[in-house]
Amino acid sequence: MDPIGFAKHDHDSCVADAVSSVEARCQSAGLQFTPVRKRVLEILLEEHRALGAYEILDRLRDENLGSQPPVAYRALDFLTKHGFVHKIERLNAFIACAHPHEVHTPAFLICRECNSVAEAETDLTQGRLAQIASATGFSIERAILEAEGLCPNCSPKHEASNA
Amino acid sequence: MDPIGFAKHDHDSCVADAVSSVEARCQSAGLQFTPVRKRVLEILLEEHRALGAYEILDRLRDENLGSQPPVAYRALDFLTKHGFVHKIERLNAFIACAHPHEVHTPAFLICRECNSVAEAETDLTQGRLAQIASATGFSIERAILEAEGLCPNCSPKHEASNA
DNA sequence: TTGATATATGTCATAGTATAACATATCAAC
DNA sequence: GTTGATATGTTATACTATGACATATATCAA
Repeated sequence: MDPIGFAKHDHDSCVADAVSSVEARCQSAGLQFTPVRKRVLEILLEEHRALGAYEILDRLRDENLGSQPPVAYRALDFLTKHGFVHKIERLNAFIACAHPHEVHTPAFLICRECNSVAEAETDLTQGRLAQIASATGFSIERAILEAEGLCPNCSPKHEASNA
Repeated sequence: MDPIGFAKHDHDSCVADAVSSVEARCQSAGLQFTPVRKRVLEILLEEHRALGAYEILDRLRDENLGSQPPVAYRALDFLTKHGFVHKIERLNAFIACAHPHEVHTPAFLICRECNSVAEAETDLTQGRLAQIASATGFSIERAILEAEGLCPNCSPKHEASNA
């Protein structure tokens, strides 16, 4: 339940594990995990940060996997629809899900300095918002929670060592 | 502390009150509440829903208050910067603040059927996200909380009466 | 009142994000 | 192998947002 994103980790295996996991879930759900979709997921996992659709498209173009915007957007639609990738609305960008094994409502910590993004878990059914929603008769289906600030690496303590 | 937005209320006075309140706050803070800025706020208050920048620009154009995108965006920048208006990232749209008297972190309930938006209050310092942030050394400065679902008026109970 | 500075507006141009529409290809089931 | 559903290729366009620079207005000091 750590908010993956600011700490070091074994990145190669993290990418491989995530791809395998998604592959398996597509298999069992009867979803087509096509080359473009797989490659887009890999790109996002390798970067481990939020990428714009056109950045992703540039990569696909270099690899002859597509050159027009719909190619990237369709793959991203598929991946986000099934929860393998999340969209960061604040940045108009996309990031691979850091917790692909569980259904969840993600929350993001976005560093305004280095643009790194950490994903944490939340529980919609708790908290003030849920109380207010149920009190007014609003039924929440999805939620976006994005916090902006300074990550540990960009906080003043670290800045001092650069000055 | 009710989530204004789905309930009936005295709309004329709500608009007038909000404009007066913003006017007073600009006065005391030495901010220029210019005609375009005031009109944009009024438009948002009158509609009482989220409007896109270009919808607002259309209104301004009709009233000869400006015809180019920067006119609308500058007014919206001013209003959002000072908390008189909020941006709904999910919709790329803007809505007048429903609680202009207090500094706050807004949370929004967005109806996917009728696009109405209700604003509620949250407290960033409580909850899971704050715990995770402090545990990882991330300092939250701002946050976006947008929930999507069905408002009371669009929930199945009401739909039945239309069928 | 004038001049200096900061702030706001008018306008043109362009950048960045996203989707509609339709033809073609591939997959999955019968 | 035909059929129907799903996915891709491609063109065009819509929607969202900002850079840049000239002009105007406000604020404040002398």
